[in-house]
Amino acid sequence: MGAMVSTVSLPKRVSKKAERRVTISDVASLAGVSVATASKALNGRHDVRDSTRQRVLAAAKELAFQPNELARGLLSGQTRTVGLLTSDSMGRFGIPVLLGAEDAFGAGEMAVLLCDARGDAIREQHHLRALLSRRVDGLIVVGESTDPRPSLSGDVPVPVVYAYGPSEDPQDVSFVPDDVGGAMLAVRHLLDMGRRSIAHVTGPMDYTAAREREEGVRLALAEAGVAQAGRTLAGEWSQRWGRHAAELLLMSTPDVDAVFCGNDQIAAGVVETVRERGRRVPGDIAVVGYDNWEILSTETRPPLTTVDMNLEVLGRTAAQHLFAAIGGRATPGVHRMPCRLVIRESTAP
Amino acid sequence: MGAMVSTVSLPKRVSKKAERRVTISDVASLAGVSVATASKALNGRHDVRDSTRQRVLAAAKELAFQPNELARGLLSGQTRTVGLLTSDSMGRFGIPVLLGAEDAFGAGEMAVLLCDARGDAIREQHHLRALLSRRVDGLIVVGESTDPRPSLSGDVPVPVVYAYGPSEDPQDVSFVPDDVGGAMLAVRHLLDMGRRSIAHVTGPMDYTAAREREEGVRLALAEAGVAQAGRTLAGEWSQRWGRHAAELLLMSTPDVDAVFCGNDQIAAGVVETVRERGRRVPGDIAVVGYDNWEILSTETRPPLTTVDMNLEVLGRTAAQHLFAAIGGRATPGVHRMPCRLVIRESTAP
DNA sequence: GCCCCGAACTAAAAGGTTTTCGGAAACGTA
DNA sequence: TACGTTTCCGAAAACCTTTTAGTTCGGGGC
Repeated sequence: MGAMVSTVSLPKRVSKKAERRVTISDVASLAGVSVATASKALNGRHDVRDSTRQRVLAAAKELAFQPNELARGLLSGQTRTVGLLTSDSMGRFGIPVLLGAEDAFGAGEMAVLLCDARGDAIREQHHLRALLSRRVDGLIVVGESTDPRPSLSGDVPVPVVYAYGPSEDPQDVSFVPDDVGGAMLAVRHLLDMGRRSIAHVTGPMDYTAAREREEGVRLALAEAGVAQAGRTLAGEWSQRWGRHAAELLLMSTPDVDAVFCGNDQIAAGVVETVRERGRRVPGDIAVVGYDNWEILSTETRPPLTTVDMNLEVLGRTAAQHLFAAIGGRATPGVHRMPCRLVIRESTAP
Repeated sequence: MGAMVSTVSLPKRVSKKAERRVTISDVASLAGVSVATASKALNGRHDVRDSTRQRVLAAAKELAFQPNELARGLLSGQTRTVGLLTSDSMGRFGIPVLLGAEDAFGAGEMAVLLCDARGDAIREQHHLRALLSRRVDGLIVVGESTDPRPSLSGDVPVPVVYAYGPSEDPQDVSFVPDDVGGAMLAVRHLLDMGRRSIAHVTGPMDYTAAREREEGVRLALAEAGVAQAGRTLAGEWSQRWGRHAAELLLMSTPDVDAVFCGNDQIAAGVVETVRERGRRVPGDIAVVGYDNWEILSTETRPPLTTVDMNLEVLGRTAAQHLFAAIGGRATPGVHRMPCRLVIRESTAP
């Protein structure tokens, strides 16, 4: 198992407080019953006399008994544990999904085993093995972008749900933000505000996210019969690019009165440059971002109207559906979760 | 999904692909040996003939055998799993610590069970019980701030290491950033750049972080025999407060030539206002932030010189020491991890 | 008195692995 | 041949819990 790994040999558990953990048979003998009865008493089975149950419960409490989930899982085949496999170093997008999942599971006594593959397929394989040998009941795979990723389902004997980045296999269960819809929300809002010369600045076009958001722009403009102001400007997902793109835009299309940006960083850059060039936001030019990255969207001046992908809801939903899939009620397909427009001052009338 | 908690009953595991998982006895019978021999062959014990071992290994490979960690853990008392208990919804500071820990453990075949208590003590107890009943080998507790938190060690039969926020009990093992030292780095740097009228704007003084950073300022100025420009301005940890504080500062102390800020958000606000008031950064006023929150520190103009707490290193170190503690080699005390000054344009000469 | 029944409880098995100990075979030595 | 030694392998116990299949006991019906 590789050089670096083998050096880390597991220490022999020499905790100074070497008290043996209390087991159900300790509880049973303290209560003066058999382990079977103790088990039934603790699990609320009804074929145990009430006085006996009280004795067992009291004994368990006195000893601070906690059932060993390992033994329980070994028997039942369920560990009440799911693996969460992420590829993007838990960056910007992984976190809310994780939180949502943790939230959904935490309520139901599930635990989350976290693995970060850092975008390395070998590491992913490695983590996958570790998770499976720990007998997780299911897996959530969080993509690093909304681009589809290879399916895992062939190799894996437990249900898998993909969040944020869908699986390439449409038979799998995937949850992704509806970026087309999100962009449409943004553009329709700009149209509602009376803007008619709407430009689009976004990230690299090899991102599914960029392409889908552009598609949303196209659709929303088409349904209103309005032409896009200039061509879509595709660059990087950075504030720097936002600044640069704004320069280009102000030169090529001086009469622009709104810019829809592919993310909040770009939007922040656009706002900055627009203001430096003497145009007011939103007075002369309205700006909409994407992601609702609060540190940017609320702290810029003016605060940004932006599209929120509801990632925490997405994560929670994915977790709930994983739960359903574990129960045999899988819901195959790529589910597009609606986005939400957060209106702030950058698009005020 | 209904009334949240109680509706979530564990489904009976009805996975359609109901193939029984392959066990070591499958491997043994395929190889024509006993399970004992198979186990020894797989674990590299030396009392098994080489030809036999080859047969077993081949069988294991053919069946894609993966040992059941539950059974193994039940027997050995070790699960190769640690719990990571965080209180701050994995916010700004939890993530890098988590990453560092995951990194350190991942290499050694350890898995991380993640729990987020959302700052709720009851939820924390709940998660703690869940982790212990899963028989984690140890625990990392990530604080939501550098303020000390109540010790867990009394209630818990496994080693605990505290990261970012230390335990109140000095006998516990804690790793915290050396904020005094970090602030000193920043102020010394400003002095080196020739600044002599240095102000300090920071967050609420009921934060240990704010107090320690201020202490660092005091020490660094004292060792150079320079007086602080005005009193420390304590407000919130926000960009908004940074802007407001900068206004106050420019009024009360017009000759200020440097501002050390308690975090990057404040620094971003200060920079913004300083520039709007017609002073140049760094020409007239140098600004230093804290945290090295990249989205802010690299994207502001000019990019911010800032103190990086090396949280990922801190997390990794904490994990390594937890590992040591599991092996009985604990290192009690509050360990202060050095910070690092990241020099960017906001303090250029 | 006999049988059946239900209530309350227990012994034992099962789950998958590792480890200990004993057994068997092969071989060398007296 | 008898005995000791080495090498290899297997049976069984152990880990902890839940579940199944009894077992015991008392009472009710005949």
